[in-house]
Amino acid sequence: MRYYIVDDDSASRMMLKKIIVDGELGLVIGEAENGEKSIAPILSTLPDIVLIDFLMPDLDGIETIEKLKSQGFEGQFIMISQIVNKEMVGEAYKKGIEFFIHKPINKVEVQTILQKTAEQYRLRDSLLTIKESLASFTTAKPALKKQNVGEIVRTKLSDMGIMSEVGSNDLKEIIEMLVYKNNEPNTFPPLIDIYESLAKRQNAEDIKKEMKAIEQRLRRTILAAIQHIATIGSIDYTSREFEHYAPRYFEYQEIRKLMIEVGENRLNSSKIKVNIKKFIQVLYLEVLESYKNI
Amino acid sequence: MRYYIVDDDSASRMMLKKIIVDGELGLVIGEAENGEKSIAPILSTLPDIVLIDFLMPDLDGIETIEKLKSQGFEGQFIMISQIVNKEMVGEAYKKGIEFFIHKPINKVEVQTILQKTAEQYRLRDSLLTIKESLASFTTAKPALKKQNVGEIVRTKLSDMGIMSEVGSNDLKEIIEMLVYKNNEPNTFPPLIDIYESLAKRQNAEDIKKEMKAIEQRLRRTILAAIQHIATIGSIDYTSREFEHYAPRYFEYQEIRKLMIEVGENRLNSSKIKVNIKKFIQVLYLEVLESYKNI
DNA sequence: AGGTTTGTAGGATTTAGTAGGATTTCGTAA
DNA sequence: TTACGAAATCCTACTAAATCCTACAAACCT
Repeated sequence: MRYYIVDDDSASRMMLKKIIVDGELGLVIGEAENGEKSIAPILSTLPDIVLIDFLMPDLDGIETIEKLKSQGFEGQFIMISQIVNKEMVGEAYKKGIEFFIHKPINKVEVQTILQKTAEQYRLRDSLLTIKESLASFTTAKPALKKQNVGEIVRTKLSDMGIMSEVGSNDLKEIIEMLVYKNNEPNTFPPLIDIYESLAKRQNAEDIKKEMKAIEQRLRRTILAAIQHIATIGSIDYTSREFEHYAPRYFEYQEIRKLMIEVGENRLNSSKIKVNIKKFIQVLYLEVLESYKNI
Repeated sequence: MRYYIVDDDSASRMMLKKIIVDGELGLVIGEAENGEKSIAPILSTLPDIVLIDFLMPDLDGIETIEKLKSQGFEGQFIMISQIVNKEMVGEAYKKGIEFFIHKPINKVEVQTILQKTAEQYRLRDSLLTIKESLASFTTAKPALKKQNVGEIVRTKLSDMGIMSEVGSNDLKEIIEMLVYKNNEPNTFPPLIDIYESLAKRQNAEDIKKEMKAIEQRLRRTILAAIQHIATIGSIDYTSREFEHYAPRYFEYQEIRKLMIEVGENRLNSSKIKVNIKKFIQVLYLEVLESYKNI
């Protein structure tokens, strides 16, 4: 389970985190000190469960939940607060929270409730999977496991052996931005615009410098992918990865050139052309395709 | 659902009853004003869910639950009380109650929680049925066992044939540290920082020396992994281990170089590049992926 | 003792960011 | 169709920091 904590009291956040880690209940993938600051990261990381305080400056718990739901967030909420007014507890339940825990925090209580919520989540998920595979059994269409955009991208990058390259995270974020924000899937914005919005999203101080850095990271990452795919091809050009990625993502001449060089054991001799645009565009289209089919 | 209510306050009993009837949540099959008087009827009518007050004369809520469980009653308990002392809430959860609801009673809250409990009950039941019907034709059941981070790492390291290397323990500890402490899963700290925190964690006397030692242990361990995977590959490059680990964890060119050498039976001739960073980063991301599904 | 593994130390190489420039692309006009 | 120019895209080169490597010493087996 992946948790996100929203609470203006840092001591509470610490305690909750400790309870989750100690109880091996899952991962805390982020935290924020008020509703306003939590919106963007929650929408981009999509935690399974959000632990949220009721009383917070700027945006209170209920408003935050409303906002997240209106943006399509489907995770579960557990509210943790010291409210005594029972009307508000009722309100919170009406908004669809899973449970309301009263402060002060009690370790056993929180652990039990989180375990229960997680169990419920898994139970529902299992039943859903069964239901879907039964449905696809009748329509003869293979059932796909649901994934978010980040996961789809990561799978592909991992196939290309560049999961750990610095630029991989840039690629992931770029595709996320494109999938979530690009209204017309048939158009593709210029790379400069993409670099610029990514730089802004990363809160870079000097946007221009960051754009340059992004470009170089991407170039080097994609170059690594080319070399990797070419090496795969020189061992076994019938492999799934080679057949899929080599012709789609890269300039085929470049791959061929590299394969010949690899075969003759002379490395990094000639220069290779890196087509960043083609790579990102293909990646985007493929991700979009499999995302839509979910 | 069949409910039984135990509460010394008749007004509370009335309200709960009304909530259950109004919300069409099920049937109230009996009630009692204290623990003592409830034991016999509960054991004879076996309700699915018992709503029980904490503070009651004669026999309090927790004692009643203990007594019923010791007599073999397997229904679920929901405690409803106006207790403020959080220790007692913890105690109640330890005794195995499903939920603790704070008085005064709020209609929406009680309804939501009863619905949830009922849903959980039905979900478990459905899954149990499915599992049993599946068991009739699957002999060996895979038993999706809950794993902790250490176990996931160990599985992968043993796939790569380096379980007994000295550096394996370092690897395990590094991944544990990263999974539990890294707040932003998208970023990856520099290796130097990782070495440093690991050295500190191991209470080394001379941190700098220990960092150097860690680095060498890791290098040698990963080199062993490369050689192991290359050997597998030179025998059968379609094997599961080779296909998975070779392209993701290592520089594929290096694997290729080694495979050719192994094939020609000339050993340890050329030097192999060891990419520690890539290895750890991929290991971390993969562990994270499988851990969050817990 | 003889061989193997582990630790130590310093140096070599690679990588990521930065900046400027070269090349390619694409619409438009000749 | 060809030529042109601006914009977009791609490439090279440099530096500091991170990462990787070699080689020898020490410790640990048998």
